[in-house]
Amino acid sequence: MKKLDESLLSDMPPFSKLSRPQIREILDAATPQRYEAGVPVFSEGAPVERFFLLLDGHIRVVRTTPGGDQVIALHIAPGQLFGIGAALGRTTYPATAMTADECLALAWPNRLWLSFTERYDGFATETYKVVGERMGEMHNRIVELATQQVEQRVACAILRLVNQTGRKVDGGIEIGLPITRQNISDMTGTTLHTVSRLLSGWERDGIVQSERRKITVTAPHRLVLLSGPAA
Amino acid sequence: MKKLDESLLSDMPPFSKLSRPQIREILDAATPQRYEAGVPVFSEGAPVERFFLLLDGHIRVVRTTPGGDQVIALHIAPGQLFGIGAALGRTTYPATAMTADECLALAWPNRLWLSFTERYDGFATETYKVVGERMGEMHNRIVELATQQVEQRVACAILRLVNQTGRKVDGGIEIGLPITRQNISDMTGTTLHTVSRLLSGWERDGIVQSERRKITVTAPHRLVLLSGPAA
DNA sequence: GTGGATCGTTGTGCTGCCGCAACATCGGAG
DNA sequence: CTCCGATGTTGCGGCAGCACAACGATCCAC
Repeated sequence: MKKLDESLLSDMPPFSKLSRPQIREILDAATPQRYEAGVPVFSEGAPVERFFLLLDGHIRVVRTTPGGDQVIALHIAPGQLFGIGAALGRTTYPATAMTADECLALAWPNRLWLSFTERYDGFATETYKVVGERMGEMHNRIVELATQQVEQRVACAILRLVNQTGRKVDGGIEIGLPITRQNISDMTGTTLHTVSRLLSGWERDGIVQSERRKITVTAPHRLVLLSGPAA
Repeated sequence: MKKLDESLLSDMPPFSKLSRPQIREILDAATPQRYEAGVPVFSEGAPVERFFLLLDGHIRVVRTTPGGDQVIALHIAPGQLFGIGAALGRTTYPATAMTADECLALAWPNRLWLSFTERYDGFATETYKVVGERMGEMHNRIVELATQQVEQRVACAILRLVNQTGRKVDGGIEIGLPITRQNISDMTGTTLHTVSRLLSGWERDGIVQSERRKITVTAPHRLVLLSGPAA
């Protein structure tokens, strides 16, 4: 296995305050993992044994209801820790982490969590900051689901994806991971039919441009308008 | 000001592993506060300056949308820490904390957070556990809002209140804080009209019994049935 | 007691969104 | 090349729940 380079981690928030030798130690303790698209990294209810850092690719955090409905709680972008149930005293994962595309991640056994937080100053603070941000994001989703119409929710979801994974291409900004209408409906609590209709409409209006499993936003500002109150 | 007794804290999770002298120190650093019903303890967007422990009463964590809609994210019961933005690296409160009834709380300035976590073993772990639980609860709410019908959501909300604040009285279990139809609609993302209709129906069916600002569940098992899938 | 604010109930009409259904298109496996 | 599963589109009917509206009940301040 080829050695991982320290520069991999030095730009990432949880590690940015650490010295090179410290990063070296952390890297040496990690197990690199490759996952193909559409496979679970860990599953809801499974015992929490490891925590992860996503190096490349995108992860969907998914929950499945007894009734079989799927809800996508959030997306993980490269550079973020995930599966950090250990930090919150959990013994089982609260949700399933599914790869959206091909992913590369580092994994550490849970027992290292404690020593990381003790040994590396700033590590705990930085990761709890991430937890705080994710909580804020979930909070936003709740407000969104509780108060907004479907059209606004879908617009919000797409804007969020654009912000998190957007790539500038000519003619607009493209969402950086493969995404289906079904996926979007799972994010917004609606049906793929309604999403399809909305996107068709927006495409007619020149706001988005979409192909199979790909969406490009051509007029972000107009999408922002749609995401707000109907007024 | 009369001295607070150590037994106040000794049963509460974040402090349960501490010795009496340690609890004494913590208590001596605290400012006790009394709030009447319906007032904000802190407001969304305000700078995070203190964190709190609720001794008595109930707190609603509320978010208000630009459009004026209110959403109640969660309730805080006695014995729980709240306003712990400091632990998550936040500089402003993400939501407003509103008293639901008369409340008694202890407050500490933010700068003590760090020394608490350093000095008192188990304090950080226990509080992050609470964070984890709250996150799980929010996650549940998202799934609920995204997949369930209004009737099921309202049933869920009431069951949650019963679990968190329920008091056994003859004829059923009473929700331990004053609550209006409007409050429930703010928790479930619906209108007070719909909640009123549902409760009227349930009262006819003998599932609940309600007065002004008070709800008593007389047949919890039937409510559980309603909260599940329509099947 | 009186007035006003808060809280609750109930009826009516409308509509946004879902459920169902049928079909088009794409891409990979063999 | 063919078949099949995954994905996307579109039409249509129905209904859950919202908006609007009007009224009743309860509590508090003065």
